[in-house]
Amino acid sequence: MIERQVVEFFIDGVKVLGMPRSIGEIYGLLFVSQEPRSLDDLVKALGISKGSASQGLRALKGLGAIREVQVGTERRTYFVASVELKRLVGGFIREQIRPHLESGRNKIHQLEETARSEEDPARRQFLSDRLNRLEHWLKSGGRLLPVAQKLLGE
Amino acid sequence: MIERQVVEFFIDGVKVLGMPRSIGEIYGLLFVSQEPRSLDDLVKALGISKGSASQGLRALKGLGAIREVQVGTERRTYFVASVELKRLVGGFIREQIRPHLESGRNKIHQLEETARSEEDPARRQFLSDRLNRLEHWLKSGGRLLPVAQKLLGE
DNA sequence: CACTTTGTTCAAAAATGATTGAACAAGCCC
DNA sequence: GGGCTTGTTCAATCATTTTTGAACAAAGTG
Repeated sequence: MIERQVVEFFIDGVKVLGMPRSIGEIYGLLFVSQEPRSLDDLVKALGISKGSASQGLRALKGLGAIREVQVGTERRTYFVASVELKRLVGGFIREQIRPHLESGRNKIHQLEETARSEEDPARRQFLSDRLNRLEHWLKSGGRLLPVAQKLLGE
Repeated sequence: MIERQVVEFFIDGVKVLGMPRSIGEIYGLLFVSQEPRSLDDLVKALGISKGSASQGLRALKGLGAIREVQVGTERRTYFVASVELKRLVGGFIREQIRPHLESGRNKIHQLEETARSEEDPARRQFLSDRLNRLEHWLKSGGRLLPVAQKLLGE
C-alpha cells in the first residue's frame, strides 16, 4: 500500500530533523491524502492514540505544516498537508532554529563574562579567541537562514 | 569553572544536531583546552566511561571535528579540536546529511514504482504530483549544501 | 438539562537511544 | 615470553523521550 510506504518515508524524514515518529506518520498520511482527514481518521488509519494525534497535530500546526479546513457542515475539524517547501522551511527555521541561535548567543555572553575573570592573561586571551570564534559561528549560521529560505522558496 | 560552562554549551549544541551528549562533552572540553588531551584525560575530566570516550572520539574524528596529535614521545594519542567552521560543516554535511539525501532519493524511486501500479487514474495523477514535489524538495536541499558550505567558509 | 461528540491534558508505561564496564585485542618494553 | 599500557567492542543497564489512555473540558444537540 502506497500510504504506508509514504508514511514510512516521512517517519524517517522527521527523525532526521529530530522530531518524533508520530509527527512523521501524521504528516505523511496527510501528504498522500487527497481528502482532508480528521483527528479521528488519523487515529484509525495509523493506529496511534488520540493523545499522540492531538499533540502531533498541534506541533504540525505550529510549524505551519498542516492547515485546518472546514468540511461541509461538520463540527469536527479536518486537516490537509501544506506542501510548499517554502512554508515548511520557514516554519522549521522559526520554531526549531531561531530559538536555539538566540539562546546560544545569550549563553556565549555569559561565557564571556566568566572568561573575563580568568587570572592568567594567556589563558584569558585564548578563551577570548575561542569565544569570539563561537560568536562568529552563530553569526554565520544566522546569515545562512535567509539564504536557505530564498533558495528553498521553490 | 569555565570548562564546565563551555561543555554544557556544547552538550546543548550537539543535541540540537541530534547527537549524543557525550560527543558534546568531549568536543566542548577539547574546544576550551589549550593543550591536547588523551582519551584518559577526557575520562577523568568529564567523568565518562572509557567506552563513551572511545566511541565519541571515533565519531568526532569521522566528522573531522578533532585531530590527533603526537605529544612528545608518548605512545598514547592526544586530541585537539578542529575549530574551523568550514571543516565542521563539511564533515557534518558529508556524514549526516548527504547519506540521508541519498537514501531519500532511493526511497522516492521505490514510491514512484509503487504509484505506477495504482488503478484509478486520478489517484495516480495525484500521487505522481506529490512524488514529483518530494523529489523537488530533495533537489532543492541538495542545491543548498554547497551554498551553505561556501557561506560558512569563514 | 442530560447526553453525545470532539478534542486536550498529563501521569504512567513503553520504546528508544546512550552509557557503562568487563572482556578482549594489539602493541610496547624489559 | 610475560607483564604493562592503550584503546575497542558490545551486551546489559540506565536515562530520556515518546506514546498511551483514562479523566476531563468544552461545546453542540435534542
